[in-house]
Amino acid sequence: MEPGKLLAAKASEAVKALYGAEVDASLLQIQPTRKEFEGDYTLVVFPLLRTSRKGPEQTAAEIGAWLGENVPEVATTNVVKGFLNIVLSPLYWAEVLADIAATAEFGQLPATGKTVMVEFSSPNTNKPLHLGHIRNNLLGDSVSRLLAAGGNQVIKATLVNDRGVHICKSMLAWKKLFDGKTPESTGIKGDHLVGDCYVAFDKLYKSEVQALVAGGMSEEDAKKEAPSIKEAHEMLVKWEQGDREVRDLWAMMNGWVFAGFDQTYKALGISFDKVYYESQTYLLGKELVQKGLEMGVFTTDPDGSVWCDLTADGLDRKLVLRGDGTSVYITQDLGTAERRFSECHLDSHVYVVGNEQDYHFQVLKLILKKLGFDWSDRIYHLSYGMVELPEGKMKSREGTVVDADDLLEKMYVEAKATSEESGKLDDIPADEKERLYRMIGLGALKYFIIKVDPKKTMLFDPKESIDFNGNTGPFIQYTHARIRSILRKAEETLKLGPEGPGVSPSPKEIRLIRILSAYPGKVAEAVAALSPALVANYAYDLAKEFNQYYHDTRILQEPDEAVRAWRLGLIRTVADVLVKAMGILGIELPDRM
RNA sequence: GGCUCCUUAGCUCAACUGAAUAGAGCACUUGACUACGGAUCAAGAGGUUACAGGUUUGAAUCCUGUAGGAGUCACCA
Repeated sequence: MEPGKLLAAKASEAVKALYGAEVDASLLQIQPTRKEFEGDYTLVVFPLLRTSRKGPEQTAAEIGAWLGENVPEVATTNVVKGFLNIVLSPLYWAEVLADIAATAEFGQLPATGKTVMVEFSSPNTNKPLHLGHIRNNLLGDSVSRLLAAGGNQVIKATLVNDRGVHICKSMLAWKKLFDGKTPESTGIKGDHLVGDCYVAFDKLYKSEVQALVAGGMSEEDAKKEAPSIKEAHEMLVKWEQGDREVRDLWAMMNGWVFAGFDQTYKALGISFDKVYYESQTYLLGKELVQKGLEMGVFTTDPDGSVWCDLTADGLDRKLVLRGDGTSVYITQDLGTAERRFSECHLDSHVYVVGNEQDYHFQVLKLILKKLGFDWSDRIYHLSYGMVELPEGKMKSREGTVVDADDLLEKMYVEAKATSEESGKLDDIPADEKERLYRMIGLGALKYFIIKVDPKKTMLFDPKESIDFNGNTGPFIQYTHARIRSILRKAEETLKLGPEGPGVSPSPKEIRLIRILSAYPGKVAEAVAALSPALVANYAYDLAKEFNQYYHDTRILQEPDEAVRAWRLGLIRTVADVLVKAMGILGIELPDRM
């Protein structure tokens, strides 16, 4: 058991024995002792004063005395104001470490028997992935790993937005302006080529609108009457009718985009268990509209459009079906949610979607609830903040986006340069070096993104490269490589002993073990908050603590063989836990760098 | 305008369910054993937690108001 949890339980017993009352677990606040005081953990006694009916100092002293007498793990205690500092015996700490080292699945929480779907990425086939998508992808991927560590069965899903007028715009531009160009003929990555088509359309469209306005038309009319937009709409109608030529063109261009996306996903180390396409799901949800009408949840307007009145819930009236019988965005989302819960037997569903859709998900959950689905409150919108540039929001049209592929390449180049400068990898094969450069560059990028609380808007300055020093991915990777290096040398010179008893850990070692022991609790906390950032910050704390310990403790040079073996066991455990924690973030740790 | 979210060191970010003197990194200044890996470590400087009230033994955290910022309020997705 984690020492902190043990103490909370014992403190509860102490209160009962001393004051004859059961207290709520939330009142027993055990926290790591701050550096400036003596102790491993601290009990805050203020919340217990109501029960003890005594002053803080006295209450703390009494509980401390009781713990000292009745809990063998407790060595000494001291009281500072209303805080009871508790020192656990070093031998107990050695046992805690031995337990951790012996638990292969340390940090893997017990199975919940629950199946969770995580939908993320959900790209638009008109736009190459940019930094905003990277945050989405990395969050989705790490939350999936986190939920799995939390004991859940996880299904990673994505919904590709592959239909609609916007797609027709790209298709039209390609037909008119691109002269049969293909990714092969131009050497341009498929998703980028199609993205170029979309931009070209926008340019053409704007010039047409401008010309019409110059000819005396109002801007509003011009936007509807521009020939290219009318043509795009005609194309959409043909697409819906299954027109052979349009469908072929659509399939070809989508193929280019998917090939491009696959490449980027692979570079990011991301995969999906299920890929849904809007072109196959966009008709879903219509039968739910019918059901809602029968239930009286929805109403029909004179023009035939169907609405859900949410004004009583403090929201607006929401359209769920157009007058012409076609779906809107939310219709489809209602339908897909229902299908996924029934087909995949989901217990819950996490949607990783930007916070600009907070309202949408509020409405979605509410309507599902009104339709009588009890799982509606097991839908979680993991709402994350935008990635902003120093000049503000990224805008595709203004060319202020940070392209995902460019950024990945830049990180690789940077990692390579730093690595070559250090010269540590000079003697290993070229392909292995390449793999490490990718690993480090990607580690820097992933950590940079994931360490920030998901719901906060974050800032990225393209002019400043992502750091490799300080609170960064490479710092943690470096720490790991350093430990492995010591372990390699140890294996050459002496055999690793088991974590034997009889070694009494130093205060610095106890701090390290304390952090190690907190790992499962940290995972649980992160799962509850759907926040991989907590795991990232944990890994940094552990790595930092190790580096401090390492700096003034001899390991290989320790003369006492038992102590040396024990320390090697300690640092190996640190390395192992770093691998687990960073694994949740999707970051690999190299043995050398 | 209504609703939602945000504002912590020069900059980027932490701070569990309210708890001790609000912590890291970057940048800046100064230093580190003839290195078990210097992508490291140590020290210094840097704060009225946007502002004003309130609740509490105790507030960055909870409540009210103000200022500033973002998002949203589509028969777009």
